[in-house]
Amino acid sequence: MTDSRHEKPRRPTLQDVADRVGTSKMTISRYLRDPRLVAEATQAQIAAVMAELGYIPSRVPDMLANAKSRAIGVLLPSLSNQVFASVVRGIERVTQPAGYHCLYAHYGYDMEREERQIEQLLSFHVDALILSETVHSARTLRMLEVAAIPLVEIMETPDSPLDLAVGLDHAAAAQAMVDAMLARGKRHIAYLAARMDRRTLLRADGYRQAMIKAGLTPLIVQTDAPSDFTLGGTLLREARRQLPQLDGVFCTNDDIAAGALLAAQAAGLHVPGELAVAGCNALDIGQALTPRLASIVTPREAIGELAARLLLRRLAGETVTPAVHDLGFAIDTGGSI
Amino acid sequence: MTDSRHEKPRRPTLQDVADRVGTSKMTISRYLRDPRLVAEATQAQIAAVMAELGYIPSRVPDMLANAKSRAIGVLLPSLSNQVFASVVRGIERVTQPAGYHCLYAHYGYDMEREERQIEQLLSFHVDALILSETVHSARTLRMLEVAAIPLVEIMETPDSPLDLAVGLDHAAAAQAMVDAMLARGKRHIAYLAARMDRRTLLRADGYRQAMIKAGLTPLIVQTDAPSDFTLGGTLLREARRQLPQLDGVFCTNDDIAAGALLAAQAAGLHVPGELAVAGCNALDIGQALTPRLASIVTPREAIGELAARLLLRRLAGETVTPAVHDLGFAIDTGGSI
DNA sequence: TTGTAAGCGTTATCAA
DNA sequence: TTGATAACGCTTACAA
Repeated sequence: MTDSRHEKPRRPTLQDVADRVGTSKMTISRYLRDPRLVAEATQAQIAAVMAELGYIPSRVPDMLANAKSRAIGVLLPSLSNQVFASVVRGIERVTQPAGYHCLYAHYGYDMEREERQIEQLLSFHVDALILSETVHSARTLRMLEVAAIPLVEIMETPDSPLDLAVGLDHAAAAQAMVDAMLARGKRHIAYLAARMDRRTLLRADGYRQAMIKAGLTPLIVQTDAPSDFTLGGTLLREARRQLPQLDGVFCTNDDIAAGALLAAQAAGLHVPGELAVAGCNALDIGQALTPRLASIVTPREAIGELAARLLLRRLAGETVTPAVHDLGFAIDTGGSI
Repeated sequence: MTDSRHEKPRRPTLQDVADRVGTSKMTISRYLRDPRLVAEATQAQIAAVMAELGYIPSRVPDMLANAKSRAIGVLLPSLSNQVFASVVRGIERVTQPAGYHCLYAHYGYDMEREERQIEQLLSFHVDALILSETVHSARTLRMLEVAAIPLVEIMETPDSPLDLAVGLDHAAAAQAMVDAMLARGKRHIAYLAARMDRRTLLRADGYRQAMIKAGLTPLIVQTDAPSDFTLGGTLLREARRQLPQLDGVFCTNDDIAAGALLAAQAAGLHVPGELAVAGCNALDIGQALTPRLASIVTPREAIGELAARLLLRRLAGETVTPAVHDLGFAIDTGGSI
């Protein structure tokens, strides 16, 4: 960095550019919107001064004047979740070409933290919000009502969405996977759960229904700890302790499932012969395992893309129906069940 | 009362609150800063009206008036990288209690995308920036110079930082790991690289030096594709094709390493007997493998924490020295080398 | 083609 | 303890 820090470090404004060009800031403003709006002779001068000063536009005045930021707030449960990396890819495929900037916030599956993050994003006057939950605090609901901006709740298919929703039926997906395991003759299947967020609970419902429908007793082994690979091994050991004849585990996600599969193999169990293992989300790790991990294939990128598309239509003033979109799922039986 | 006859619902401002309380907006502003600054009788009234209207503060006017947002921009190479999840944890441990909000942007290890994202964050008037690269485009450098805000470049230890830097010596870390593999008698070690970002290249340097120092010929198997687990298997197969007597792979990260280890075992190779495998970052996946994955332990959370701490000191007007902090690394030999 | 004035929501400053 | 005023940077509406 150079001497520019000697004087009061104020970044250049339109007025600064105008002063050097010897015109008014309106001319510069026009030039920025469309260079052809100003005289040709002036265009070159403005361009030169802009480059010289390194002018950076500010969207703050526009936020103030029009309560518009051309930014979309995106709430993610966690920044390290592969699942949401795909969702974000889908979102940006739509928002970027439309000239919208995404502001990301994460809340660690915590409702109060979600509330604070939403407040922050609203204080930046985001034009719309994408939420990764369907349950919110009372104060969050109030803020969203007052802000009156378009919203999409993603991942699930709530009965009464705040505004719009794009997701899939996690209970049905879980049930389908457990059914597939049962169809292969497994009888003593446990559900390995972590973090106990809402979608983990929805999958627990699906698991429970499938087991009960088959006349079997559900066994849920759970922890509040966040998911990781080693936790899969820990939960598997606990499940075997509680149910020695265990012959299958349906896991709330692929990290837990991969950890369980690796731990089972390390303990000398044959997968799927002695133990079937299934996960959720069909992440890459499942493809690197031998046998390949059975998993629920979720349309994450499509969810992000549709959510963003619906939001842009709402921002353009369109009425969007239906409010809730179910993008479905598929079952990849891999080689582990 | 606000005249709401001809305007569509607008979110309440301080003036709206003031009108209902029957006072001026300055009183409300004071109440928000510290309730004791207003008469006790008024406090209760204000609280009631605030709750009724669901007032949401706006930081936009303050951004405009003081060019201060109390927000710190954080540039992440990718949103799905576990490594940066730890870094972010370290950052927020410091920024949250200090009342700063973090705005995250990601650029997929792409310099031009970094440029656009920095421009966006600057247009929101972030008070400081955390960058995850040490090499930037000319226009980025210009914008950062003009913005004249505190900066930290994290992860590496650049010779001439833009402002501040907190990281570690990736070449030295790679060299140490390869030395450990050589010390265990391995001679035909390849480096498996992906995405070819700067830190991958720095580790390649360290690998190359260790091999040459040992009088051995380096073999780098690389791809521009982003890392994932299956890619580790692909790169391993290519390395064995090029070097049939291969007896070790040092991988640019743990995803590649885990994939290579799993593929080796699937091919019937004994790890580490027939093939040593080492990664970088000591992520949880390595602990779930059998044998446990050898890896470079990087102080990610500490990097984030120190970066944020230095930034806050700069924002408080302090002069911070030294400019560059090397937080070191450790070698976990696990059971795979 | 270019310029002027007003206004967006908040806080610092000064006045009462 | 409270209020009036100005200022921040830009765009819209209107004027020249």
